[in-house]
Amino acid sequence: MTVRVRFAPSPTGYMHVGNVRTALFNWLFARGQDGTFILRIEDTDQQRHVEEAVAIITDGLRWIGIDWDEGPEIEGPYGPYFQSERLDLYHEHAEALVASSDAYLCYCEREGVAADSPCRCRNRAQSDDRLEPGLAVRIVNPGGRSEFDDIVGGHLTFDNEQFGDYILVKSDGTPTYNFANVVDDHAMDVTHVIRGDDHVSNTPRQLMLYRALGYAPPRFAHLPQILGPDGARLSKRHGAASLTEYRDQGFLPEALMNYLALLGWAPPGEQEFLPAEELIAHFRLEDVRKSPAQFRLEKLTHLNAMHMQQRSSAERRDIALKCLLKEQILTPDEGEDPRTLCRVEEIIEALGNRFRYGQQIVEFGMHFFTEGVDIPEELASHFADPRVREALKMSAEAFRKADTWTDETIESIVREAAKANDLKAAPLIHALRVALSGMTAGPSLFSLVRLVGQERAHKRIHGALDQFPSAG
RNA sequence: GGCCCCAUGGUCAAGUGGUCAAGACACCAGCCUUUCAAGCUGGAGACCCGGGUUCAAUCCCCGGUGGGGUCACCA
Repeated sequence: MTVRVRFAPSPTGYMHVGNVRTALFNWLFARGQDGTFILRIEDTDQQRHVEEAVAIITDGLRWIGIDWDEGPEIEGPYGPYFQSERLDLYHEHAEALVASSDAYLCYCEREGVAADSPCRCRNRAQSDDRLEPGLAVRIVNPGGRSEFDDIVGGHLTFDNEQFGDYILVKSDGTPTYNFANVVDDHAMDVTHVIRGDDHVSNTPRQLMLYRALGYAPPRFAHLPQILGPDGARLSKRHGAASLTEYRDQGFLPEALMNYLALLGWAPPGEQEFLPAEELIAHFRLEDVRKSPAQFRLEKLTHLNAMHMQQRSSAERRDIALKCLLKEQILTPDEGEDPRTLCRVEEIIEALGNRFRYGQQIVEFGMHFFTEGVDIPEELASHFADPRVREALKMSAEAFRKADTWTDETIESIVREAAKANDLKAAPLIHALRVALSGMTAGPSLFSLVRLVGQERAHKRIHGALDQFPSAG
């Protein structure tokens, strides 16, 4: 039997990275087994069909590089892939269950069931095999125990009693998660249910249903949770729990995929930098850890930097460009201008491996796009030495008059200016860096000068000299 | 609280009834360099606690503690 797995998100309007990780593990498993990866939208509770919320899911998956074999947009032999379009199926199953006395209509007050005493109103049930609008349908809890072998969690057993006669169909006629899930997973021939471990206690409930329906249950694999840096379950509260935020910050999809794969799973060997193909080749569900893992931005950033170096300079330029446009540092028109593209590419090149993710073009390169530059007061000491000041002035003039403008000519100008003032190159270089960029760290000084440009370099040097008049 | 699960450095994470208990990120130091990164070299840092089983437990068993999940007509 060929492997069929599904990722079944509900369209909430955003993609939590924990869900992305779940999708990823499903996908890695399916691809590694030559199986089928299904995308199914669980929108039974949705008042309206939220087109946009579905797009957030499909766009997100596509962006990170997860493709689906069946589901929205491409459809497939087991459709439709929206639960809201499968209501008849659930209705049929509910009727069959009622007819076979495995479920019954509930006449209780809607909120009348205390949490600590599972509802048992079946004595009031009627042996009616028709569903009635306005009445919920409950399962007849068979009691006993449910047990199963979870691929990651091992052998698990539960006392069924604790789940009561839980609801299968709400009084508005829509199915609950546990019901729709079982019906669909069976109808879609799903062989492995891989989901977050917040679903473990739903599994025994679903097992009762499989039994009542006479269906063979799939294998289950419950993935451990992803925690935030503070050890609590990753949530919006942690700032960046949404896929879109990473994309907007200029992180690379392959890096995020790589990192997410490392949360709860480790490849054999010592290499952690892995492209999708490698991930697929090595991934095994039985190697997934049971304990939750903390999401750490530093490691994602590190992996991102490594993946970034695999990208061409044009690609890196485009990533930077996107952030510059988003921050409105460049106008859309400028973003189209070939000269701008060329310039951004040069800046990225000068930044080298300092450019670890998109947004860093703003952190490190903002000043390349402004006329002037702000220099923090605490950097005044760089301009205290009169010899440095003199060398700065000489450099400024030479920069303005230079006939050729390359790193080499700039370097010789700087070194000569230092020498002429009986200085080592270092203090002049530091002062120049501060004067031109307002920062003490950055790319090669000579590239920095080149990219700032002849006129602007001259102007900024004098600006700095004016801002920090000699002490006397 | 009931039920379920988890527990190796700060974090991710290998691993074994007998090993100096891998590796990665982060951290510290040195080298390199015009700075910061990167790179190279070196360093610090861990088997939650208590009982058992055993010649021997990080590893097996029990208990405790701590953490997480779940107890809906949400998914």
